[in-house]
Amino acid sequence: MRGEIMVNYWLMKSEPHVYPWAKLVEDRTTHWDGVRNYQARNIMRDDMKLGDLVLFYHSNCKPPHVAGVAKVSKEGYPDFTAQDPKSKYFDEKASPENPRWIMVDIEAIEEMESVGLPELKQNPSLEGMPLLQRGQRLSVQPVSANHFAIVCKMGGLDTSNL
DNA sequence: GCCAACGTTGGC
DNA sequence: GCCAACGTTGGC
Repeated sequence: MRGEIMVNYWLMKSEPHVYPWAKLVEDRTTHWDGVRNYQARNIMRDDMKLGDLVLFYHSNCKPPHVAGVAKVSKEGYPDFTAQDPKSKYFDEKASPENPRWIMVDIEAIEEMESVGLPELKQNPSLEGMPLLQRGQRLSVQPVSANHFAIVCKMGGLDTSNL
């Protein structure tokens, strides 16, 4: 809880070989470019607010796991890589008038012991967590306050002062 | 590397 | 607006 300020919780996926948690810690903050899915974009554009907390998730590795906690340090703005012909994320339909794709900035705030997907699946109190739903591929997805606290605790992190 | 699940594209 | 083909994600 943080008084009158409403905080929402999210989970963001990154493949470790593309952008690992350790790199975010090193960089301290980064812009979350390359999201090319409308549902994920809409979440970043409409729902993610300054100070919201994020579970940083490593996908496509063994085992997939939550690696740390970040927070939103800048709200949605145009993903400029969409307008850069040299970028692998270039999208010819994106323009300054219609940027089409959106990103946020996030900042590393807490290390934690990594919590593997198998552990998450084994925890009955995480039932219903979007990440654990069959066929869930969204790279930016909501997490309930309760689930967020449970995952942090599994990683040895006390969320009471976040 | 396989493949299920899902999203996008484009012909009609 | 339907839907088949294709591409991507991501766990296994």
